Amino acid sequence: MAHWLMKSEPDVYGIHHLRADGTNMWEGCRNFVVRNYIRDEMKVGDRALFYHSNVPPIGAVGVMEIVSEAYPDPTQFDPNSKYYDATSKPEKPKWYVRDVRYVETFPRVVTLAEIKEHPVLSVSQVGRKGNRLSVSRVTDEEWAIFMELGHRTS
DNA sequence: GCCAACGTTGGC
DNA sequence: GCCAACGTTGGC
Repeated sequence: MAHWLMKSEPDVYGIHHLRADGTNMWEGCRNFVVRNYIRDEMKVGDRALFYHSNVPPIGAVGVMEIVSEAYPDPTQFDPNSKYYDATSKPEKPKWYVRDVRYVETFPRVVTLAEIKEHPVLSVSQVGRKGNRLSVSRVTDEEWAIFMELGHRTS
């Protein structure tokens, strides 16, 4: 089973929204690397860190699970959506989504500052300087560290 | 609000 | 196919 980290701005869609919704579509990816992760590489049952970007405290705040196969992102065909893409045609969609299910909110945030200081997490995909991908890979080793830090109670 | 990083677009 | 210009992301 692979692991992922998925970014969202908490005032747009935060983990509290997913907790309330239970399951939701992860919409709006408009980057080809991320599209390929979502469409081709994720598997049902994979788990992902929910990461809050832009608004402090920035960092990994909880866990969700991938619960659907990839399907075309409906917002790309909706002229009223901010994610509308006039260059994408229904017979050949450019952008895909997965449904995700809420699993848990960490007792504490694993902050970006902590990620950058950590010998292992600092060289992870999300920890590297200049990484702007909204979805990134998390190795098994990194995942275990995130779980430990997110549940630390000392 | 600024700016570094980097993806995308479009001229050639 | 190259690359400059531009737009976006996201940390600070």
